[in-house]
Amino acid sequence: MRGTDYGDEDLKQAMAKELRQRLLEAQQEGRPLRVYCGYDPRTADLHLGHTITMRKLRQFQELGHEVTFLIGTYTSLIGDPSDKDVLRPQLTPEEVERNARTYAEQAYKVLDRQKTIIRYNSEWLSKLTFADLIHLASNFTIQQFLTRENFRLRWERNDPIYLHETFYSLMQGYDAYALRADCQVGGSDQLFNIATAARKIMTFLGEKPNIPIIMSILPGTDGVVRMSKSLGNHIPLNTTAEDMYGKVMSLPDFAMSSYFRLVTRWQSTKIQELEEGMQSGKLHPRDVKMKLAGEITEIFYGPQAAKEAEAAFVRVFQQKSVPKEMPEFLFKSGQTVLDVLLAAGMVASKSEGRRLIEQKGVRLDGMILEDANQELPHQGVLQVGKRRYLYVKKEKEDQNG
RNA sequence: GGGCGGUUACCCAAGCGGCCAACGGGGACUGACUGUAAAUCAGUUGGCAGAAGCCUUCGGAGGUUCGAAUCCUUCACCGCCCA
Repeated sequence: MRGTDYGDEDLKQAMAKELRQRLLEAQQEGRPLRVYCGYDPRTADLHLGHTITMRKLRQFQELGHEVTFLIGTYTSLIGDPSDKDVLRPQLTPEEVERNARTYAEQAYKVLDRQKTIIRYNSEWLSKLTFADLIHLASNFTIQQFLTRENFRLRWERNDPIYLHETFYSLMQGYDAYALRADCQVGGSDQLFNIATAARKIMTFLGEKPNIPIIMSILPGTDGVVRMSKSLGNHIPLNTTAEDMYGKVMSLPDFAMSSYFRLVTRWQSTKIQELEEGMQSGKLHPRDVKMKLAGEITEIFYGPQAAKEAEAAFVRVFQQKSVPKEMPEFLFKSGQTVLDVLLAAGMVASKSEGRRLIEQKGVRLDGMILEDANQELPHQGVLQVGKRRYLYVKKEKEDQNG
């Protein structure tokens, strides 16, 4: 139960007990546990935060249980209001479809491809009738929703709460029923949907309620607020090894322990060692963070790429030398520094370029360029800010010139 | 259906006829420092030119005025209250 977060010790104990019992039952019936977690393809990219539940699913797989990766093609149309205190925009079926395609592929970076069952909840949700919905809805009161923090805040602020937003919980509950789930994995923002809605609906429809496996929420690169693409503090999976490594290195030290527990493959004993090492001063936080960055990068890009990413990081940020590889740009003689910056897409406008030059943020082979209007003196490494590099190469002159 | 309020730059949010390219905060970016792409401190944050200056922006369209984000008309969207 590492990394779980029920927000309430009694609930955790009760669920742990129920899980043990269900395991026994399943054993007697000679079947594995049916475990699932749903993911809404609201954007095309998964980020590190999404992988916490996947890691948990992976553990179940390794223990021989049946794991379903549910893609919320239907629920995405609404958008889960749980983790937000504002209304989420509804997506079109086309957008959902497009995002869904990339999802499973990214998930296989964590899950075992052979053992993973992929399902889409539009399979069953699209077939429900209005009568079914009424039936399901009769299990819930308005008050139940209004006492949930995210709705309550909106209620107090007089922000709109649309009726359809309450359907999300019903839908998720029905998913659990449709899958005859023994366990449902989810983040702590899903507590209501899993522990209340799904269990109610399953019981109501004559199934044994699923057992919630509630995971902690991963903080973003700021170390405090939950990782989320819209907050801009996320570490995407679809990126480069160097970028992932670097983003992990930018975490504040205090966030490391959450990352140890939630997104590494490390054993508890190893984590303890690292933490004690840092406390006693035996281990340097930087070195530990580099290990962390290496581990996380390795999970997604393999050992080779992780090593290279580390080498690149050391090169650029610790030795302050230039990266091995960078994009190239051909410039013509007569082009000014500003022209080149703009033409190469290093800046969005000339004003921005001028600003950067004034701020001493533009260098050619390490020399600060002071004048925006001077001709680009020679070819070499053009550096903008700390981490944007461009190799500028002079275009061959015409023969008749 | 009736009454009232709102729509400002990436986000939040001031401004309510000239001193407004528009306070402040967040974010982002740059620099210094640092083990770090953290923290802290300083600066920048519409475009063109960079000396002054010019141009385009404050939900859309039109109008009043020497002059509007600020006033009027109208359209769109949103919220609140009453029914």
